Amino acid sequence: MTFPDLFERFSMTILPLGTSDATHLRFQAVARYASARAGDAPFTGNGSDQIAFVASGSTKLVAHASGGREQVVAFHFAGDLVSVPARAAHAYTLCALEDCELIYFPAEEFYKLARFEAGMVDEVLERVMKALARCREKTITLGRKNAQERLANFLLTMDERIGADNDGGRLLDLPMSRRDVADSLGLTIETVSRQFGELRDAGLLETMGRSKVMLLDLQGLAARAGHLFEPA
Amino acid sequence: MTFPDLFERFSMTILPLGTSDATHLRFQAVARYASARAGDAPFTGNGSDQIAFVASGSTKLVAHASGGREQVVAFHFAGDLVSVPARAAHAYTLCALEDCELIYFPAEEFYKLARFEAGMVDEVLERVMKALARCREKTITLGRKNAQERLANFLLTMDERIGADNDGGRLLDLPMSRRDVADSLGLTIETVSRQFGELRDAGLLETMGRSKVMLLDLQGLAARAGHLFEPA
DNA sequence: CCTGCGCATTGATCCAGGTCAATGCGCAGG
DNA sequence: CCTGCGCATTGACCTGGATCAATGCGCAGG
Repeated sequence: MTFPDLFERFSMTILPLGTSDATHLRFQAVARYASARAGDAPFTGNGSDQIAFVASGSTKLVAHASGGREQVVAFHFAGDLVSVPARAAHAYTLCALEDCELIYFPAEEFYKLARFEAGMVDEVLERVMKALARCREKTITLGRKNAQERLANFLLTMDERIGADNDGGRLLDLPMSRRDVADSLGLTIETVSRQFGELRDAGLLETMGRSKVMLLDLQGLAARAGHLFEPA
Repeated sequence: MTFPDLFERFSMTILPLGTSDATHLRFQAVARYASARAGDAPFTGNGSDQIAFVASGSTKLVAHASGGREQVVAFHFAGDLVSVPARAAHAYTLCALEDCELIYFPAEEFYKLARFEAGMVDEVLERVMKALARCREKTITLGRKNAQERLANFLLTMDERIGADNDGGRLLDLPMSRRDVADSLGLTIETVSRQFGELRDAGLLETMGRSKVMLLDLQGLAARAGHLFEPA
């Protein structure tokens, strides 16, 4: 897709209705474009924070710790806005899961422009609050849940974001590998695989090929997700 | 302290300079006040999201999972603004570590009023971004670090927030119990205690009484925190 | 200053999940 | 349709931290 098309998609999604042409142009002037093949890191934000808009495809935000350990902090899909921190105690990399196209900005410039337009900061605030809520939920998962609860939780969250109805169940087409899932849940690929096995044996899901998962029993999964107020 | 005093502290800290009297009054009209003894949950946000300002003392935001498991999502000190989510998949409780006083608002009302005043949403956005950054760092800690790295990390973060210089070291007076630390780091009190022991034996810190910790070697602690680019 | 309650420490054992090691199999490229 | 590479699965074993169990000790209340 061309830059104007992608920028159009950004402004439709993020800029409030009725945003002035002048503001549009100001954003367009500082916007950068990147397309990335699956597995690539489309840009480096080493020096300073960046704000990225996922125009198409999907990405993961990975944090790097010592010893080559990686933690997936979040996954993103088309239409999501991601704040990518500059290198600090841990380095963060935004990485493409599938081929994808991004519009991105130096965070400082982005916020400066956002202040111009009433409603724009609100939109951003709402999205950041959503990201915070997701991150808190992840904190609970990583701090206090066992492997099966983590996977059940993960599948339910993914269902909310990319699930589709499909005769009697919910179909997920996961763009991330088992390794990504493991790095997101603080587990190993082997443990993730074994838990998929257990949930399959329990009749809660079916796996079809590497990326497709059919959730057969959302209630059953919720019951195994360790939420409050679910049947033990 | 009286409500006007506390509200004054809120407006000094959160409302931008030059905020109109009218806005002050609008905030004051919807503000609620709570004081809590150590261990108490000062208010319930069961029905809807709440925004709390910690006027004095310190708090923890606790998430409850099934089986009585608790995860401390964040700690807060005087001057902090906390968003307390309504009951959902997990219930959240704001809980006083020391005696403390709070000003709080229903989140919806708070945001509605915030939009009135230029600069106010910016202030809130900045604080939410900071909270998100902290939560992401916690995600790395919980997902990919061992017990010792978690504790070293915790102590360094606390030092940034409440550390004080003290002949040749940094002195922490931790308002939270070992249980709180454990519930924050996804460990048990026993493991936290053992790791305090190891760091003490390594000459990196001294403990004095139950709450005081003297950090003797920040570099050494950072080296054991599992950060990127630290001496292995 | 004493005293006892409750948090913290220390020790012994267990086990969920990590690690190491094959083997299976989906899928892109021919 | 075939084929081989690389992800996924499965199995055997090991270990860091949980669990269970005393014991120590800081600190509030007398």
